[in-house]
Amino acid sequence: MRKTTSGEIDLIWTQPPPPPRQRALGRDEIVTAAIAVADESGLDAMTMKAVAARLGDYTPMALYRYVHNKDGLVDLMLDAAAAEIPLPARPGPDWLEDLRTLAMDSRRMIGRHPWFARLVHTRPPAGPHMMRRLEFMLAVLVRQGATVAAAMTYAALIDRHITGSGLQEAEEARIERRYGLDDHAKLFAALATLHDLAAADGGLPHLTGWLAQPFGPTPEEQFTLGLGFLLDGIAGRLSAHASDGV
Amino acid sequence: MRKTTSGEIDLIWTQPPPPPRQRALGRDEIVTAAIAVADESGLDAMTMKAVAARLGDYTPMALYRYVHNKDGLVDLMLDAAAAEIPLPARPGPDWLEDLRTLAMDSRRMIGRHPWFARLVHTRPPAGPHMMRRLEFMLAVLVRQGATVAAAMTYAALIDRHITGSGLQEAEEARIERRYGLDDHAKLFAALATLHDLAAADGGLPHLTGWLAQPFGPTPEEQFTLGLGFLLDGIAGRLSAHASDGV
DNA sequence: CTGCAAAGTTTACGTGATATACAATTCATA
DNA sequence: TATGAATTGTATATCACGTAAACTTTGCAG
Repeated sequence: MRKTTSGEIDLIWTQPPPPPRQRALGRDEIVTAAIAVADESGLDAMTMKAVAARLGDYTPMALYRYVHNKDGLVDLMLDAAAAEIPLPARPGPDWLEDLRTLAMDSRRMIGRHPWFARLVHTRPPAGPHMMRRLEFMLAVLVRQGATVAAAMTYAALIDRHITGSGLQEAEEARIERRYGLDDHAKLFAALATLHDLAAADGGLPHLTGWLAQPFGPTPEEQFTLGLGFLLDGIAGRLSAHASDGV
Repeated sequence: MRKTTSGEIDLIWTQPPPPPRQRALGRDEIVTAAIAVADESGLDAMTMKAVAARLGDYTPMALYRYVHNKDGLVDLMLDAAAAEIPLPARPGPDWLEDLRTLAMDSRRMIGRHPWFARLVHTRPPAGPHMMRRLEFMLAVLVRQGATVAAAMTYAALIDRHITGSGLQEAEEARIERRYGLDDHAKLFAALATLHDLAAADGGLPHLTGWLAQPFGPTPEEQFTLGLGFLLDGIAGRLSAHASDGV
């Protein structure tokens, strides 16, 4: 950055020799840094300044030569995240297993990058890795007899479930973080507040009861359950059509 | 507002008598105005300034006496929107119909207030109307034999589907708006760009094919389909448990 | 009337994105 | 190896937001 805070005296001797900035910045480095910042500190902390700082001694403006604007950077982040989802080269023998595995892997990626779920709905899925992933789902479904249009619908349903889960879990994590990650006590207090609110209403017996003992299936179990419902439904449709054709 | 742009001379005579601001602002008026702004111009346009302006001749700071801060205003907006969803006093005879109707009504509300889906995941559902709506779903499900914990899970699955649909449709609408709402030509061009991108990859036959003829079920049909899958799955679970008990 | 509480406004500050102009560095080439 | 052009990064400035603090205006109660 080497910015001289106006007013300070900046003798050469007070500064160690600047590290020889050998090969320049690049898109990949910037995207990686942005992802790291967003992972660690949340989307709101991912400012151009924070990303630049993470890359070393840079000003925010240094990034603009490589990424047009922040929106472009976000596009790149999304596709980089999508690239982390392992993708078989071709559909395997068990199509349900293909879809289930893809869904679980996608979910894991979102677990690593919670911001993904919040950003993916703000732009078309035009990145190459996003497209390849969608193509895989389409291929799997079409091979089972779905039209491409139907396959798009089914894929959208599954993805909706994945990102919806991600959003919800990210929210819970953020709330936990905000009310003090140090201690379960704070979190408990927040739940108690909700409980009292519900109890005060008087007409919310079930909700109040649950808030008093807020336990149930783990998020992963909930996810798997919902995924199963959707896959069952899709399978039903496909077999119905298949027998139609016979 | 009556702000004097610094430098201008502001003789009383140059200004018409200010409209006699009789009964003050209030939370409800502010929330209504905020919702109107967000509905018409999108979430990003919903700034404190825009809301104040919509209410008449006010400065942004005028709102702060009533809503603490913008986040509080958002909380109020969410619950006001939730209040628009009609809610039967008690579960009816057909529990599936109850859930389906609630889901469709919720979906319609989100259609009117697309920002809802984007905001609802950023905070706990602590508003009274949100809570009452959730309580209704729980009541319906518990009455069918679900535990409260299971009912929470099922309700979350349904809501995820509702807001997920809302997000996706809002995105499509926003894209259409951004690339010129005037004309189908612009939208078509955007799709053509996507199509070319996909075609350029070479390995995306299904996606490319669909982009060449991007038709399929309407969003509403997609929604109903997915909702059906989920309700079928839930019904299956409930009846399985019921027969367990026998 | 008078004086105080409530309602609104002014001003100011911090942060963020980003346009524009500039400086420094690197590299190719003569 | 010298030199000028291209590349890379910085400085500076602007604009929009949210919001704190202090101030002014308004309207009603005594």
